[in-house]
Amino acid sequence: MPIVAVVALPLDPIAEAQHHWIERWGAGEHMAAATSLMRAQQLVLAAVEDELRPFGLTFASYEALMLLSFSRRGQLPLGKMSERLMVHPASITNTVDRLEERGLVERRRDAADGRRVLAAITEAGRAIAAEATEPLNKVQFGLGMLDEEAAAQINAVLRRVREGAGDFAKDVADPWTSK
Amino acid sequence: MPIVAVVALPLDPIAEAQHHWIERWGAGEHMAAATSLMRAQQLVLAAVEDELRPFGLTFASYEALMLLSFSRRGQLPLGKMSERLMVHPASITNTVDRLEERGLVERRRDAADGRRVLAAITEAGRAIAAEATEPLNKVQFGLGMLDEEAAAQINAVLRRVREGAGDFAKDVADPWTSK
DNA sequence: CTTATATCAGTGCCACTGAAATTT
DNA sequence: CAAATTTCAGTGTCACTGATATAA
Repeated sequence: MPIVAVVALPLDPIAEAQHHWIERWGAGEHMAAATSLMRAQQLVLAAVEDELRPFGLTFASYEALMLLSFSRRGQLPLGKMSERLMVHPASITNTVDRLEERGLVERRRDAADGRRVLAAITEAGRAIAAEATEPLNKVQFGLGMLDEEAAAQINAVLRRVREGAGDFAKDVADPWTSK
Repeated sequence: MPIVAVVALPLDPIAEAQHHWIERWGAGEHMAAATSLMRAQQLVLAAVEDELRPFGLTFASYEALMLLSFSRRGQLPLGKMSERLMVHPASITNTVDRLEERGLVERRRDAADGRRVLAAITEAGRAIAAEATEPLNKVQFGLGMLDEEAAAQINAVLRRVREGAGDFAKDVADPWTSK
């Protein structure tokens, strides 16, 4: 049993911070978890956007395209997209602007409610969404270092976080399929 | 046992997306984990920044202050800060600019290596860092819905993610204490 | 001279605020 | 009339690129 192993352990900045926290405030698990979340998100986002860049998509625009492609009619009011993607209404306008310029979605007026504007995915939009998904599945969305069980574990524990922070739909209508 | 419970279950957009994924591509656990990571990070960041706003701090500037306050001499070269916080060198310049304007850090030239600029935390900086940490600990960094065990579980599984993506220090020197 | 470090100027994406326009 | 939906203009933070200045 070589003692070298102890010295050769790679240094974890978050574990270091956690030690300081425990010394000063007696607890550090939640701080470490929050910081880990920030860091891991940054790494995964970078990996995902590396794959999306060749398609001229950001993660935000990719998410918008996938949301539309999964919707029953391939179209949703901008307000619904704003809710589901948890982005500011002004941001959705901007995202749809750029997708529309490239012909990946088109705006339609909602016949049932003239205040609403629908974003509808085009054939070109469906094509690029399908194409871009391939490399993402291949690199497992930047989580290739995890087996299915570990990924499922992340889902389970983060579901509690999202639930506790009100990420779930409050209405009964299916957001992914309703018009 | 009311059957209403089944209908009343709040809808999880990510679980919905996972179903679509499995239908189309046969797997969806990693996609769901990556998406959960994005969403949970967004929620936790918002909760943390709500607490920091009264102090005029963003999470980025708070992290920079804490990094300096934990360092042995209370000062670090900007390049080291850039590495440890995983932010672009130009961004660290910007962050230190704003902290310096408020008198929370000050720039010093490194006597040992004139190319380097040290950011040193001031007494005012230490004071505001300590003050701002109080409400963060109180709301448990936005993770108050989790017990210690769940927080530790997040740390454990996300450590694998960060490790796999190269988040750990490659050198042997202690980043939190070295000058 | 080459390399390393930090800064600066400029671009782009995104979040947000407040106001306006349109429709219900 | 009030409320809902979207858009627009403007601000601020941040990430990145490319160029520059300074020092090792």
